[in-house]
Amino acid sequence: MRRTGRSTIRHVAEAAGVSTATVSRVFSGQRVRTDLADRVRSAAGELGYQPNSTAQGLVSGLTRTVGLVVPDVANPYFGEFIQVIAAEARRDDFRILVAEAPADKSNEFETCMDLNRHVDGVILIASRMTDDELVTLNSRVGNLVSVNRNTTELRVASVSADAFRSMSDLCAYLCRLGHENLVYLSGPASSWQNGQRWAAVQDAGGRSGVTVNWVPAGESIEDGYAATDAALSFKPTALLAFNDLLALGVMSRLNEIGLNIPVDISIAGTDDIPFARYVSPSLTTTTSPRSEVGLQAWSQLLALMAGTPLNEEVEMPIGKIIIRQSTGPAPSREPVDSN
Amino acid sequence: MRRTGRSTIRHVAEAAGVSTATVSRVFSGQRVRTDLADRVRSAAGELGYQPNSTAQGLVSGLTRTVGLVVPDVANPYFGEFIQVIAAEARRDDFRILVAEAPADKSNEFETCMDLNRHVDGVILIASRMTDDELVTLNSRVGNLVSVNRNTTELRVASVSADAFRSMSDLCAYLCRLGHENLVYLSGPASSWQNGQRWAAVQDAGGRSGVTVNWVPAGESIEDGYAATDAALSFKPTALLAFNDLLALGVMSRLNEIGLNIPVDISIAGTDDIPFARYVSPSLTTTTSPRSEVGLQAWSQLLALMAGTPLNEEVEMPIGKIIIRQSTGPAPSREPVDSN
DNA sequence: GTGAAAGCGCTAACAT
DNA sequence: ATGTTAGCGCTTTCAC
Repeated sequence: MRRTGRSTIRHVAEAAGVSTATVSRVFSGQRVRTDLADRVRSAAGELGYQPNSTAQGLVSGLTRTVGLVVPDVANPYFGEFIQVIAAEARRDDFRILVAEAPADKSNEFETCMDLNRHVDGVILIASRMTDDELVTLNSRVGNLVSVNRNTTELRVASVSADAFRSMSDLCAYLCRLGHENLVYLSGPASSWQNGQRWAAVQDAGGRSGVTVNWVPAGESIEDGYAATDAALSFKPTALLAFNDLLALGVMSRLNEIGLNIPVDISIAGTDDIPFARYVSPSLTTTTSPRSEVGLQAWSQLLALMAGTPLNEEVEMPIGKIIIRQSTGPAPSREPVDSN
Repeated sequence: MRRTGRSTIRHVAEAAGVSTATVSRVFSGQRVRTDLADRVRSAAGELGYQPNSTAQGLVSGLTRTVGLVVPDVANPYFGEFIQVIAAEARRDDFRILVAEAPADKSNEFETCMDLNRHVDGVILIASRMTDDELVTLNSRVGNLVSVNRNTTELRVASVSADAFRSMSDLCAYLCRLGHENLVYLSGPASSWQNGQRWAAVQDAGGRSGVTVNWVPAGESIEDGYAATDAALSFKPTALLAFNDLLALGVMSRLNEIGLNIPVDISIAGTDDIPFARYVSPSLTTTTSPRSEVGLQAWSQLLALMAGTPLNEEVEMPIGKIIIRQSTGPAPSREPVDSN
């Protein structure tokens, strides 16, 4: 299993009657007498020569590739993250090695260690690793940045959207609508954002006297669908979901039961995936500033790779709440009953 | 910008008092005296040594990385493809370089050529390249397999779901429900599957005397939403979409207009993305046998990389139609009017 | 401006 | 079973 016999720099050098150094210089844009350069280029063209990036990598000590680790490739939310970062990377002539680390189903730490042998840096999106693992990983992986998991106190470079703030805004909005009994459908316990969001819900409860509860759900549509009945057992007037996927699953179940959204019950998600706007009723949610976060993550990684010491002060980009049709005033009398 | 001074095989060899060859043997699982092996392993452990994959790649002529080119990372349909192939690749100790080639917005050919310098093979998903480009690419890229675009007549390895067959089944089903005026919302003209699907619709029309028309749409939810009104101008009783995303966008618009699905009009998609089951009404669609196609694609690529000549006879995996609530009997009298 | 030669970290003959 | 050594394809001093 060897790569098929491509032509090497030596073939080009011989064909052009120059040294390999000259060929190398032509391809890296250094000054070379024009007639020589032309001969090199035409020889390279005929031979279909392309520099072997592995050899280049060996001497430069760089792969010009970074690893991207996400919990779920099929979640459009992460898909858009990949888009943003890959586009940015590409303009800097980097490529993206994508690896999936589904919660619990895989060893995220090992995945990263393996990836690390092949890349110049890694970006961890919404990592579910333990703090210890993350610290260890950071000491092994030269250039690591953690996205949507605040790890500054672990001295690991990171940039995250302000998940607490968005959820607080959402809660405040629901309170203004008269909701007094909220249930939060929780994401994975190991998710930092989940912690932030639930904290925000609790904070809103304490601040306003609103009853708040939570039920474990997960992060997929199926999970939302499955957790709905448990959530309803608290007789809430509004449901808050860890992410939009969950919320969509909840809406499906609510429809099935015959509950009218938002008349009987309100529901809101988080992330603003493209579907959110197009379901019926359209889903109230909060934007997650993917581009802003993605760009910051990339420039942090670039800085790390350039050897710049980690910048301690990073602003948390904040998402806006997007009010659509799935939320409305709390039902006037009794909390909803799913009989 | 150089990788930070990792320890090399030589450091380990010196620390363990053996030759570099022995260290190499220990790591590749060859027979080595146990006491030596132990010394090597502990030295490696202390030094945090990990073999440099670039150097390994240079000597083996392999990167153990393959490129995956998809039209849209944020489309869950492609996300699931990535999952299937990445999982398969991983068990064979390969990693996946993901690149996006959005229709028209990028030069897919150049993307592939660039990718090719870094990988041992590439899998092209739903490629929108021209035939010429594809043939050229195939001659440059050692190991290429094209997924969901049948290219056997171009002598390019490929595996595709039987898009014609699924769409035919869907049409037959709608005809049985009494539909006599169908509109197909078209995907990108450069998509092979789009051609197959539209051909199937036309075929069904010719076979049964049903009126069929098409409108250009695209491949995103937004595209479906935007194309709905044009589709309705044909007064169809049922709508067929290039993919589920489009169908979801259509449903959104239909709801907005106040049309009752499936009483006033039926709508079906293709791909069976997870959302399809959970929208209201749930979406009739056809499965796309991602796992089957993905697995076949991987094993074809593996065969190519091993130098096995390309197998001409490949079965097209076929998807099943999934009947849900978005389709029903044709309205008894007049075709729908969106007044 | 150009070439000769060393060497990036590793593996695979080839000796022993 | 282990060590020595010659490269893999490229870039980069260092002479010229």
